[in-house]
Amino acid sequence: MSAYIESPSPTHNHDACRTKAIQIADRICAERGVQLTTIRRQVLELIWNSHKATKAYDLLDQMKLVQHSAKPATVYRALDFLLDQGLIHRVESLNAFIGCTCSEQKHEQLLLICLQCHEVEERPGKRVMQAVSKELSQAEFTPHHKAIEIQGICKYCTQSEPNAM
Amino acid sequence: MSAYIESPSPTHNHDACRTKAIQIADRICAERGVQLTTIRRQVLELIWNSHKATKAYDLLDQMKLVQHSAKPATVYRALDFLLDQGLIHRVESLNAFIGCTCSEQKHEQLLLICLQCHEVEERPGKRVMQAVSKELSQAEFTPHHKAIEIQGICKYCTQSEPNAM
DNA sequence: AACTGATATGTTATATTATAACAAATTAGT
DNA sequence: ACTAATTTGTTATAATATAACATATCAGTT
Repeated sequence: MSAYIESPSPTHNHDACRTKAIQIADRICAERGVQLTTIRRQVLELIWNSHKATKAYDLLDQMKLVQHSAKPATVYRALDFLLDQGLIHRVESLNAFIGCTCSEQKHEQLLLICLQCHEVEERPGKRVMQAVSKELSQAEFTPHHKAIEIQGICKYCTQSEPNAM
Repeated sequence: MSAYIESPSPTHNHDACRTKAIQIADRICAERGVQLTTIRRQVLELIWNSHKATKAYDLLDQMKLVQHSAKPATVYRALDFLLDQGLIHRVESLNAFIGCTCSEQKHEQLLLICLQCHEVEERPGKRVMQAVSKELSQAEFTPHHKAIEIQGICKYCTQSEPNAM
């Protein structure tokens, strides 16, 4: 059973993609005995509406449509939960959030952030992580959290604008 | 002439370190024909007061002591200039800023952020960068900016708390 | 030295992102 | 049903960052 969600592409079946992500989240939370409550699930679903990173206050605006009482804390608490469970990533360089495509693995990922379409691709980057580990050993540095974020232009945007400028 | 500033350590001569950084900045700005004005210089000096990442509003508070008229824009504009010139780095995961130890090279660096002493070490991490480049080629992704930030415990803090807990 | 265009700064206001603190409601386990 | 833990509601405010426009300063030219 593959629980790995494929990378975003203009042609992928995103309905299936999102559905799968939520199903995985349901199972993970059940296994761990933590509660994927209605609010938390709604926030996760909103995040999974696209592969673009979503801002907390955009989530809040959308939450308010279905839940009039939603406040910043409503969203931030849900985000904290989802981050704790590894179901989403925080994109540090954007102050925004994306669904995690590999919630089950212990994962340290590269995030490729397209400046044009704003989609974020998550990649395991095994070789990169090995090199990082080696570098950290040399530095005698004990890592707790790694954020590797590359901003640029993704392959689809490059292809669709071959003569840009 | 070595323009590379060594990594922070509890024992390094930081007065010399800061002085050198400012001298390099002076020279770089002169060479490029850009103005390291009083305000910009003051902000750079404040940032170089330590190897810890400094928050914009902490800089503002310190600026106000010597320049009563200082406002957020005062600081943010100076920061923008310093970032543009590569004289400082923004630490995305902290919303804070550190002096760049290698302003002259075209540089993509790893930032090692100690959660205990809050010092930030900048490392070239050549192997890591090679691996990243390879990964990006595979992904057909054209990079514009790379942020590689590792939070954890630095070697000095590890040494000074061998029996922590 | 005055002129001029570009650059830098002053100033006010506001947008954006995030957390603290405490009360009320809900849930899970007994 | 009882109780402790968890989750949510609510108000307030902290922390980070930018927009917009007026004024001042600087660099190069007359």
